[in-house]
Formats: sequence, C-alpha cells, structure tokens
Amino acid sequence: MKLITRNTDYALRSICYIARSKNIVTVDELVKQLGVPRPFIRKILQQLNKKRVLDSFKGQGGGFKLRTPPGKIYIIDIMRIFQGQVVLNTCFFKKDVCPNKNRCALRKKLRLIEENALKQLKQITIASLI
Amino acid sequence: MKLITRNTDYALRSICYIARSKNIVTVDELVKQLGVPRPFIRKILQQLNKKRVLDSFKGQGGGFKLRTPPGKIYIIDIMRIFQGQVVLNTCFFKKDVCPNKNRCALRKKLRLIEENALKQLKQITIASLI
DNA sequence: ACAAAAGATACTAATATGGTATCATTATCT
DNA sequence: AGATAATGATACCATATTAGTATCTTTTGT
Repeated sequence: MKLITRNTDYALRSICYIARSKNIVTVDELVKQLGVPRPFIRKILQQLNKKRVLDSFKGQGGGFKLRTPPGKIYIIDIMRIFQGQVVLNTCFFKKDVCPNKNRCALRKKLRLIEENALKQLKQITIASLI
Repeated sequence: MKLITRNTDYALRSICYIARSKNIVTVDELVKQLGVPRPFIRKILQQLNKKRVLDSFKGQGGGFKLRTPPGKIYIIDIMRIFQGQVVLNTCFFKKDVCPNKNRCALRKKLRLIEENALKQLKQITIASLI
C-alpha cells in the first residue's frame, strides 16, 4: 500500500516550490531544487499544465506558474492526475463467489477505511504544505 | 492506491472458508468454492502454512486447517505476508531536498492518514468477517 | 536569425503482481 | 509394498504499472 507514487510526489513538491516563488519558475530551476531527472519532471509539468493546475509560458523568460491559488489546490486532485481514481475498491471475485457485493463483510470494512483516507486527503491543500 | 492485492484477497477468503468449515479443507475444495486458479492458490496456502496461519497435512485425506482461532487472526497480518510492510511512508526525496523528514509537511500528513488506516486494519479479525 | 524556453509523442527500463509448471515428499489405503 | 492422493519447494513466465529517456516541434524574447 503506497499512498502516493513518485510522480505525484514530484508534482506536489514542484507545485509547492512554484507557489512559494513569486516569479515564473523554469524546469531548470526545479531540477536544481529537487534533483529530479529533467525529462521526467518536464513530463510531469506538462501534465499539470494540461490539467490546468499550472500555466505555462514558452520562449525565453518562459516557465511555469500557478493557475489557481494554493489554498484551492487539493492534493487529492494531483493524485488523481497521476494515479487515476484514487480509491478503487475493486472486488477481485466473480459474481458467483461474491454474489452480493454490498453484503461482503470484507469489502464493507475496506471501503470504510478507504473512505476515511479519502476524506482526509480531500482536505489537504498546497497552502497547508508550504 | 489499492488497499489489498489479489493474493491477500484470495488468502483472506480461503481462511474464512476454512474457518467456517469444521473439517480439514483441500485445495480442490477451495478451487471449487472460490474459482481461483489452482496452482496460484496452492502457493498462497503454502505461504500461509509457512507463516503458521494454517496447518497442513500431507497425503490422502490431507489438506489445511487453521492453526489459530479466527478471532486471533488479524487481516493486517495476512496483508503483511503478501504485501510486506503495509504502510511504507517512503520518502522519494534525497536528504538535501528534504533535509528534515520529520518536518516535511507532506510526509507528516500522509503518515497520519496511513496510521489511521493501519489502526483500523489492526482491528479486523477473520472472526469478524464470517 | 538565434537561443531559450515549453509542447508533443514515442520509446525503453525496472519493478511488482499475477500466474504456471514441475518435481519431491509424505501419508493413507488396499 | 505399491498406488494414489494430498502438500512442499522451487523455478519460471506473463502482464501491468511505474519510472524514466529521447527526439523533434513550436513559441517567444532579444
């Protein structure tokens, strides 16, 4: 069980850094700050731009800045970008083994735990991290 | 984020089935009950035997039974067998980026969430599932 | 025009998960 | 004793996900 993956982590830290910085931030700067492979973080930033978390500027003097204030960026949204639907609750069992999903004691308990985690994740903003 | 993996799920259901059954249970019976690939579930049961959750009997009339009462088997232990340390809280960052892990706001919050989930997982026994 | 930035996209590598195959060992029954 | 029915051990293969690279295009400021 891994709550967040590497690219989510990189993304969050990049966003935090950009949020703290008043100026536009280049990939170069982030590479230096975070020590993350350049092409990898480029891809991450591009995704964040596509998903409208960041705004990007091409050409000399270009780079990235936030598109939304840090208090309105929830880490669950960043997780969703890189990890898809965060809580799956997929049942591995075929219908005839687990005829009634709703009554499966195991699923029920796991779902509760997942819902709790989700609820907490939904409350954390970038602002609360910087 | 996937709370449990397939083999953990299979293991839990096998244990539940064995717990409900008064008699010794063979792989064959479990395959019929759960519709899971035979060699795969064999491996799972072997691991459960090694970890002393189940007891196994070779030869004709052999099979598996519980070694511990269902009220004392916690699903977190089964998860640990198949998924290793359940909550990792690994930080992907090098020391110079994240100089003080304890003060990293992100880690702190994630750890809290993970600890909550863990606490809940630690309370669920097989007995509570059957 | 040129250089410095990001955009797009396709590819490769590593790891984890899910699953098979095969042979050895042990116990029971006749 | 030998056949049979069970698990033990172990090595292997397949697939999916995650992590990371490479390359070429586009935009923009000087």
